[in-house]
Amino acid sequence: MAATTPAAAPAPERKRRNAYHHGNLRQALVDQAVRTIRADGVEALTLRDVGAHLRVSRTALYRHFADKQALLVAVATEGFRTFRKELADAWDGAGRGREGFLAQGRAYIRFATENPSHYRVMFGGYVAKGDCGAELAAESEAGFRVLVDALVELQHAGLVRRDPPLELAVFVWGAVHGAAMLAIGGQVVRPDGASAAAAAYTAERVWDAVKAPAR
Amino acid sequence: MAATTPAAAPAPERKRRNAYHHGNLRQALVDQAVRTIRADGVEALTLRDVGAHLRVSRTALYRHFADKQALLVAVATEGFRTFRKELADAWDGAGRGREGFLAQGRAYIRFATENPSHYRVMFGGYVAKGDCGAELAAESEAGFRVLVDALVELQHAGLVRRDPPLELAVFVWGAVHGAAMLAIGGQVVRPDGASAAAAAYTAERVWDAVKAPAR
DNA sequence: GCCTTATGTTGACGTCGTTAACATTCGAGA
DNA sequence: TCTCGAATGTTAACGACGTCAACATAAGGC
Repeated sequence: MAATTPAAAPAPERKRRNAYHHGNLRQALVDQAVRTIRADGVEALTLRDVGAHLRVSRTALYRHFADKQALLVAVATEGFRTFRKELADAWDGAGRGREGFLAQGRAYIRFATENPSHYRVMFGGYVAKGDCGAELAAESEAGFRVLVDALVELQHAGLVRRDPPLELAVFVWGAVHGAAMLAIGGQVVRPDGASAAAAAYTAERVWDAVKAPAR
Repeated sequence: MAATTPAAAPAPERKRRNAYHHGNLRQALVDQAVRTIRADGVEALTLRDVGAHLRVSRTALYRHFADKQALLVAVATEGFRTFRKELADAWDGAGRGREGFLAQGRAYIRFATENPSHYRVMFGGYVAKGDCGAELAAESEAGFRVLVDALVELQHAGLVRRDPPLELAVFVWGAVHGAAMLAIGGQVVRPDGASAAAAAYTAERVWDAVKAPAR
């Protein structure tokens, strides 16, 4: 199942209290934005369209978000939440060793290929650096920390070279991030179903890059 | 010197034949677009603004480009041209061995950090996959080929593992691409001047990932 | 029950990319 | 050299977009 699918697409106004007040418009706006982004990409996201799908005026959004940018930040934040969960699950579920590391890498690329537009909102520079808000920064940071912690643990087990963990983590992140971007960017054409194998290959190469050198 | 700086920014209408016809508007449009993108980013690029800077009406552009997208494609194509040249120079200039490979990796990341907005136009998904036109596809392909050829040569020298070169090249490209994106995306904060060292570190890790395993 | 506040709507503005209709200049062929 | 089609540039306008100001309606504590 795709990672960031909002819960109830077909019946978004279930909890509407009456014809005027919506009840939980903020979350509904984020969900609808995610839906549109999934279907047609970020550049197709329109505040007017979001409003129309929710049977709400085009400016109702401004009671919950400062501007369009803020809506995108919320989308990215939600993406980072499920993203981090999938990484942590892969790491824990595969034994927190070499296999866990490989599983985490595959999970990363799988998330990106299954949620390409969403991934692009998170990493494509649509949300500016500085003004992104504390919540997104925290959530993004937490995802990165999953990787750093895993590397430190692998270092302690003697499996990964003893470079500064942050430097190591930035490299690993960059490597899978780049593979993910290429995979979803159309830059690399791949037969259907081959993306999982490519992800596995990437993870193995990254492992070779960071594993402790033979003594 | 920055890679993609157009030649004559201060005197763009040198060759203007008269007040009406410009003479070489197409190239001037691309140059001005590059200038704006460098200064303020892609999202700040406006056809009206491009025209104004060139003392030309806002729709003159449509005699040379189908739409804004086509202008961006031209920008990306020009970027790919100098990009490939820098990669090839680095590879040739450093001995076409392990050192050449590392130099190529550093040159890649240097190009991105020195031309961040331009790099984003090339790889950030602003130019769609299918409709990009044959010229951009060829230029992008040529850049990739520099890397593939280098890897094949290194394989023949016994320095790089004998995996399928394309698979290998996609991994390498993705790894440096990801490092470049993180470096220019503000996702990773770095003290000034540390980016060169980080690029060198990335290149070394990638080398460890692809070098021939010890027998 | 009233009144403050939160929430949603309507109307409007300025900017954007794009198109259509028109103007000017270039250059090849007589 | 003159002419006329083709290339190139301009003006006016349109619809879509994000956003703001003014107004309408509902919710909930006193």
